[in-house]
Amino acid sequence: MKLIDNAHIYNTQQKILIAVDCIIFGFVANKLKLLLFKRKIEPFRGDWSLIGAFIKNDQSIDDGAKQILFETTGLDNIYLEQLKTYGSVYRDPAERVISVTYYSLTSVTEFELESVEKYDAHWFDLDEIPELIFDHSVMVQDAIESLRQKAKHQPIGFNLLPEFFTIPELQTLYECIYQRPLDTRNFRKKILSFDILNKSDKKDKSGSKKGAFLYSFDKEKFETLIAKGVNFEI
Amino acid sequence: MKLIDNAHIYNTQQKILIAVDCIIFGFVANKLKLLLFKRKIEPFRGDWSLIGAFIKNDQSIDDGAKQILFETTGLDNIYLEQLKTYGSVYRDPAERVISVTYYSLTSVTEFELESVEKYDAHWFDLDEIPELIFDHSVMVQDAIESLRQKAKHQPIGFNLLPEFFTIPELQTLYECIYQRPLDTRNFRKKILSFDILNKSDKKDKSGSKKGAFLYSFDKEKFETLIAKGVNFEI
DNA sequence: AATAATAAATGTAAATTTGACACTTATTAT
DNA sequence: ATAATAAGTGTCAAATTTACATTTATTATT
Repeated sequence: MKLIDNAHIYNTQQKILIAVDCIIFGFVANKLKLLLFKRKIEPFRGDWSLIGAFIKNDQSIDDGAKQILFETTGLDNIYLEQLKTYGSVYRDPAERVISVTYYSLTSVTEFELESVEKYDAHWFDLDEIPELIFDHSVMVQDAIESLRQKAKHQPIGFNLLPEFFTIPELQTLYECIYQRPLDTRNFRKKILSFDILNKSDKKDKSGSKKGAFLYSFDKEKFETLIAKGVNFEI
Repeated sequence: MKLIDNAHIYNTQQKILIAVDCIIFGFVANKLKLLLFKRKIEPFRGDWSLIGAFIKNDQSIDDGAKQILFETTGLDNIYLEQLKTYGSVYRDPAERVISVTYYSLTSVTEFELESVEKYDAHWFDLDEIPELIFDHSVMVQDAIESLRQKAKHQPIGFNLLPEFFTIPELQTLYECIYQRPLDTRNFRKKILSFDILNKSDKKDKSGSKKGAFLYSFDKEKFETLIAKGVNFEI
């Protein structure tokens, strides 16, 4: 057993660039989608990639992720969580770049679905993701896997829906995430049994003549539930 | 919505150092422990800290973590997993350092428990962790939380035990991780129901006169179980 | 050789949760 | 008035989880 002495390294390390890359999931037209961009700089200008940027000198990596997300989507106060850091030596052939990925979950309106096209961005279905630059395809696959795992035990799904949503919408979202159909009665029974949703007296009639009641997620109720030690699992 | 142009940043970023820090968990004398080191370099020489190092120019961060772990514990082929990256601007007051944490799980023999002392290292009980440098205390708390979460659904616990272990040992480990007692009969029933352990014909008689049969974890059986879609949860 | 001591190993029944399954209801358009 | 549409609802069987106490194998002691 030998303890290395860091001192000689402290001042001899090469310049390494730190980037953040955001994996932006959205739920549009009852489908899970991923937002990708046409790269604007060399190398690989014009290829599809995640949106990312180098972090600034006076900026934490969390803040860097927030900023790039705000600048590309206009969205503030969005769900954002660090995922994993990628640090192979030659992942960017030009320079040594270490990339910290974040994923963000957002609800997307039809308007936003179209407006991104003007900025060389596009929402892709999860099963139609094109080839991406560098190791971005790996990042995306890791993120999808992580989303599927987390959705089971954390209430992250609600970030993909607007403030008010219907139970059938919520069910469709979980069916997209898990890629399997769920029973209507059992799903409704389970989600309502947690008592973490507030039912409004309004209905969304876009999907049927009868209309479905709108609900909202109650974060405080959720947190007291967790504090009680209840195992949240959908 | 505005897309930033990275080009001007590509060559103006300051020098940022990349470190890896390892959160080393061990299971000794039926207790969960954490391995900490007396820091050998300024700033904060002599204070307790995680073991870490800057990564080298030609080394991936994964390899950097492996190397520092090997050099400090002599252990190769040890369970190591990336946890989270810490990137506040002033987390190291001396320079801008971004740290990628890894946690490693290892089984510790009594011999190793004592021998580390010679190297200014010490195994601490999880509830007796001293104040640590920089943001290492936060890292440790995050790692403990992560360990508790992962243990529920991934077979990481076996990394904290030697190749052959008894069911009572395994139960004690899970009791340490979850910090609550488990029922002997139910625990045994559940763990054996997965059929991922191989029973040997040897007994460990150190804990009782009767002796407890030794088992080993069968990774292949575990993987076929997961492939079948079974929900592994302890 | 019998006995005491110790922790390992085992089974069952009640309670809870999950999973499968089909009809009624509210509303709009014809 | 009727047809059409998706929302909303209940029950029963099966599986899982939980709570709980005794027997067993072995060693040390007398």
